[in-house]
Amino acid sequence: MAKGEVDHMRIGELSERTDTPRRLLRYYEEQDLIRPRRLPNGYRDYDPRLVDRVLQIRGLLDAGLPTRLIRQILPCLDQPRSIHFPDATPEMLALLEHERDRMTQRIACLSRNRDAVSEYLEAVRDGNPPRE
Amino acid sequence: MAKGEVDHMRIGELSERTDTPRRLLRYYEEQDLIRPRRLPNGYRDYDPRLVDRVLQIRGLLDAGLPTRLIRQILPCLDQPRSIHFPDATPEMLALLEHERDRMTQRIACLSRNRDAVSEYLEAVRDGNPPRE
DNA sequence: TCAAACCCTCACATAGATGTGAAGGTCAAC
DNA sequence: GTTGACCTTCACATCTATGTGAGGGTTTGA
Repeated sequence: MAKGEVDHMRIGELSERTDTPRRLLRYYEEQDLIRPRRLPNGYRDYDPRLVDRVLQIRGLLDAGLPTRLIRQILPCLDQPRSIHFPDATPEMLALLEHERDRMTQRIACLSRNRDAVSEYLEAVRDGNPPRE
Repeated sequence: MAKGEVDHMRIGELSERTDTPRRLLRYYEEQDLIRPRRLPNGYRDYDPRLVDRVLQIRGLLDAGLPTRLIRQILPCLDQPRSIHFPDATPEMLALLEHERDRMTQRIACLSRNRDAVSEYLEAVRDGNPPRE
């Protein structure tokens, strides 16, 4: 515990903290979703902020977004947003708008279906009371 | 055009109406998501209500649900809901509740990220006005 | 009767996310 | 110094949703 660069972690700890197999952490790196540093011995060295980032990646993957798109939208999520738009080409912006709209569609579809499931469950609870 | 069973369609028409490859319509049948009748010559014969069903299936697949789960929740979506809960075992209900919760999580995750993308786009629009 | 446009089944291929394990280097503790 | 728990890369396997096409039957209309 010195003053400067404390608090980093290796792959095992990140894996535990995010409940994500090491294999996938390496895969996300290969897909350019995260860019860990390397220690002098070659071990990956993760900034603790990557915990949230990995959870976000997993959530998006779970929601059906492919890594290619996640790669595009991740820069939108960086904390000091003002710093990070170096080269926002019109094509990139159009792509982001399109993806935002598709996300809205997914949300609508999921909401509709989730509500239908909820209604179904309520109907069963009401019209089909447990026999105990 | 007789009196009784009009309005059915073969795979080509359903494919066009739902913008879904024939291959996938057969796949959804194989996965037991839809059950078309068969004409005497062996051709599949689809009820027009399957148009909506197929669109729903595609939406859910696109939202990251595997066919196995879609198969579970589809019965919840049938129109005369009161008719269709023949054997709602407690295990099935628990599974449905669990999946409903996971859908809620997905919705939350997607919403968060979509909002972040929106904010990013607005920030770019404001702080980075187009040079024309 | 022939062609075009449908339909069928079967089967192999692909792409993306993930599982699994081999072969081997590093490091801390005993 | 040896062991055990880490880490590395590489590579092959798996599962799911898809693409693609071969080989062949049916229906309709010229």
